[in-house]
This record gives sequence, C-alpha cells and structure tokens, in this order.
Amino acid sequence: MAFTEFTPRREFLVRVSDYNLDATLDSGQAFRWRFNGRSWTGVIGRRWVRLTPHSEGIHATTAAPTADWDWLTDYLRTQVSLGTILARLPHHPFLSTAIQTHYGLRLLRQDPWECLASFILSSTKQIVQIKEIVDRLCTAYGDLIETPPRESMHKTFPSAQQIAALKESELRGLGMGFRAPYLMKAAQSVADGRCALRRLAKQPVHIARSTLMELAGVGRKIADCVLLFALGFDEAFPVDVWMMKTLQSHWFANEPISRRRLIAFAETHFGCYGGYAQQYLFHFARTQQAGQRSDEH
DNA sequence: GTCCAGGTTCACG
DNA sequence: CGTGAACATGGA
Repeated sequence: MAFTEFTPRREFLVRVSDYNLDATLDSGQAFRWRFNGRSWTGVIGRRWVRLTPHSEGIHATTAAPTADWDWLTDYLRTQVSLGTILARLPHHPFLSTAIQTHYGLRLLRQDPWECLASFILSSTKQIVQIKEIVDRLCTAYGDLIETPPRESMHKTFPSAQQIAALKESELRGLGMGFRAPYLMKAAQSVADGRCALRRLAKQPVHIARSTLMELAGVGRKIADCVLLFALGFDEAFPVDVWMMKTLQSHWFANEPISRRRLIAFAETHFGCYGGYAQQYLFHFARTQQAGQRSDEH
C-alpha cells in the first residue's frame, strides 16, 4: 500500500470510464447538485464536494482534507460495470436511442433518508421546484459544514431526528403544502426506529417496497425511487407521468394503459436491471422535451 | 384564468 | 378492483 493513499488530501481523481457525470447528476435522481458550466457542487453526507468531469474519470475537490475516499466511490458507484448491465436490458430501438444519447448515465447510491424525504416532497412538483424546496429545507434545518469561501452549499440534509423535532407548521412555511404532514410522519417513523431504512437493503425487494409503502404519502412510485436510488435494487422501475407517456407511446402504440398495468409490464419486461432502463428513458424524455420548450434549469 | 408538475389518498361504483 | 377528485404551491 502506498503511503500517499492514506495522506489526507482535498483533491482526488476517481479513475473510471463510461461515466457521464453531467447526465447522472442532472437526471432527477438527486436534487442538491448545482452546475456552474463545468463542475458540479453538492453535499454528500457531511462533506461539501465539487466534481469535475476528467479525461480519466472524475476529479473531486473537498473542503476538508480526507484520507479515505470510499464515501465518494460508494455514492457514485464507480465500481459498477455499466456495459455488463446495459447488455442485460431487452433490445428496443427507443431504449437504444436513449442509451446512446446519454451513454454513461449511472445510478447513484444515495443516503436512504435523504432520498426518501426528497421524493416525499417530489409528488406533483417539477424537478426545478423539488430542488428549490430541498434547498430551503437544508438551509433552514441542516447542520453547517466546512465549505470553501464564497460557496453557498454549506448545510447537510437534515436528519430524520432533526425534522421529527420540528412542527408541521415550520415545514409548511417552506412551501411543502400537503406534503408537510407526510414528511413529518416519515421523519418520526425513521427517527424512533419503527422504520429501519438501512435494513431494507438486505431484504427481498417486495418486502422492502411494502415496508416503505406503509409510510403515509409513500406509494409505489416513491417507494421504487428509494429502492432504486438509495437501497441498491436495480430492478426497481418507478413509473411516473413521464414513464407512463414513454411506455404508452413506444411500447404500446399510444394505447392508453393504466399505471397498474404498466408497472406489471415493466417489472417482467425490463428485468433485473430495469431501473437503468427507466433512468435512461426518463432522462431522455425530459431532455427531449426541454429542447422543444426552451425551459429547464 | 387554466393546466400541469418524477403522486398519494380517499370515496364511490 | 377500477376510476376520479382533492390535496398546496408555483410556473408556463
């Protein structure tokens, strides 16, 4: 072992290929990343970090010196072999186009509580608005962390305990509307241990899913987002309004199909890495329409 | 003013 | 079991 690997540093090069950082951090799976035209700034756990695409991988800068960088590679899942996964997906022309367009898009491994809380706040909100409300939540109730001068991203995502200690009116004050009581109850369940999020990763997927769905305000779609983006269930296939349209148009010749039936179809059709197909299709659909409407960001 | 946003819940046939 | 409205809030 080289001594230098354990010397605390503020910079690190994650060596990885086939990693499209821009698509990954902009694909609506995480909501705290900000792009400045070249780099992405965000918070992972209790660390401020800037990520920059690099010819040999991803260049990372932190505020505080770090000796061990597993927290970063675990989050980015850079050890995953993307080619192997994509080769397991069923062949379909539209899916192939989505994959080619954003090749290198990956699934992250996020903190389960941050992921659950964020997606509870996501229902019938645009991604831009989800980012805003998550930002307000962190600014108001997160912990201060070490941050470089003149950087604005300087708070943690509030823990379940921190949110459980608030009043519902304080959450409503951030503009959460009807989602406030849902977030409140979820925070209480997680904080007092009734809902043990981290244990779910080791359970069978249907057990983990139904456990999540016991929480008020968490239905099939939000549960699948947490399974996919935080708990490592690559087969989870969240069906939202975008996926409804995409599947109906390109797999069912515009025939109107109920969400229930589309979920059943996706579960059997896309297989054990269906979540990757879903994320490529979601990001492709969203970026295509952004071009037509000249909004986004 | 109307419609829609990475939904969920609840009431009704 | 399936469908439809209500739920807050803000932007197009």
